[in-house]
Amino acid sequence: MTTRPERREDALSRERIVGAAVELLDRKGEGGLTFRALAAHLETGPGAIYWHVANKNELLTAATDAVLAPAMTAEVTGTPQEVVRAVALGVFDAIEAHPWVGAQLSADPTQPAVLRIFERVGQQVRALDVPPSAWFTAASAVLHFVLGGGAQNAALARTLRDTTNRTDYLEAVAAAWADLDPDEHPFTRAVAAELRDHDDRVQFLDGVDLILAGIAGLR
Amino acid sequence: MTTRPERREDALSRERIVGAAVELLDRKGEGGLTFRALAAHLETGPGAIYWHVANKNELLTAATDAVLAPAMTAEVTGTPQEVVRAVALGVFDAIEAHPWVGAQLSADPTQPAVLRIFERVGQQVRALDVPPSAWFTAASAVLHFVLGGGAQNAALARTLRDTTNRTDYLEAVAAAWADLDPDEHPFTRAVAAELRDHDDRVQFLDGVDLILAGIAGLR
DNA sequence: ACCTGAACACCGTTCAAGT
DNA sequence: ACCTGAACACCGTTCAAGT
Repeated sequence: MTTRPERREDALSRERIVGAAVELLDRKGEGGLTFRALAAHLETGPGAIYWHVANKNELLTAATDAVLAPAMTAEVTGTPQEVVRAVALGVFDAIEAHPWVGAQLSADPTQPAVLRIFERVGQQVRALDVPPSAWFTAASAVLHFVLGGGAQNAALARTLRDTTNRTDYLEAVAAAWADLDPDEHPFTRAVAAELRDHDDRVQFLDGVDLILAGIAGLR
Repeated sequence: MTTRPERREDALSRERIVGAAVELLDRKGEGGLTFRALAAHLETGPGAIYWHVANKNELLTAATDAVLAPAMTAEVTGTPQEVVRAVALGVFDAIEAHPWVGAQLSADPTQPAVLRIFERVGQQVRALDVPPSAWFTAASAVLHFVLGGGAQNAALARTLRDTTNRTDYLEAVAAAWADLDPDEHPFTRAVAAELRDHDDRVQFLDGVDLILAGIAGLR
């Protein structure tokens, strides 16, 4: 029997690198992830990272999956509708906690994190007695809504993080909307007041329900 | 009466800069828009651009609106459902013609191009006899789906542009899906065959119809 | 008022050289 | 096998100086 060499505590590894990347992204935003900053944080040179990770894109993809995987593998029980709501909310919350995930999920439809969401949603679509010919469309519709809504919310969250007062900012946007040309933007004007005190989370879930209602009609 | 100074044909202006930016983005992709490349194209120094445009972000926002505005101001007649479909398709086609628009629309919910889409969709929601309390949710749902689906499609289009053969690439992804672990990804596996010969455009419109069906249920 | 272009403070990525 | 860090080829943005 051979003894394995003692692994240094602080040895570099893909996991440690990805973990540090997530930390950096969370603390400093998308602009904060730099091979130099990452290397400094891990106490190496920038070149060392390239031994474990091909490039920045791969690093971002891995960081996104690391952040999303827990929510997408959690066991949820309930009706298919309830599970879809839970999955959607899991994505929403992950994006709210890590705003950089919002843009990243929209950047590549073939990345593992997107596949996880698609799969979870698709399984529920199948459980809803949707005819097989509509499976793809139904699952894609939910996916697109979740990623689109998540990205919009993340962008807003990023702006809000830089703003001292959240209510003040939403107030300002609502005021701008209310000030729009009635001939050009009648709807947005009419809806401006609702922006002031709307709950993103509730509205997001209402949107999910809307699509679920549409899917129910496919039976 | 004073004579205005003769305006030089090649004088710099916001419009010329934005036009050149669109051209550069279309020809070279998101990475191709550089203040240096833009300046070279306009036969000036990079600093000159900053007299007309605050920064790169503002330039991207303006370029996005320039590309989307025509489709969003076009007159469309028909039922509210038909108009929503036309608007959604207008966004889809704009993104397909200018893939960089996909990511840009998801980057900032307050940008003018997004407001245009929201307004057009909202007006139709109102025409559909949706109760006022659901206006915001219904319009947002369509918006999120359109932006989410558009971004996904743009990302795919970007990958496909770098690939020699479109069918080969989709074939490869479909094969990868079909090879997934049946225990982890049963749905994606089951649906892999459909990816091979699905029509993005048709599927996108089917998704719009799904949401419209959900909205109809709000009455 | 508008343009010029050098300069500043950064980037991602590579690669010879080390251990 | 894995790490180091200097070097390459870039960026966005600023700003004194020009017209």
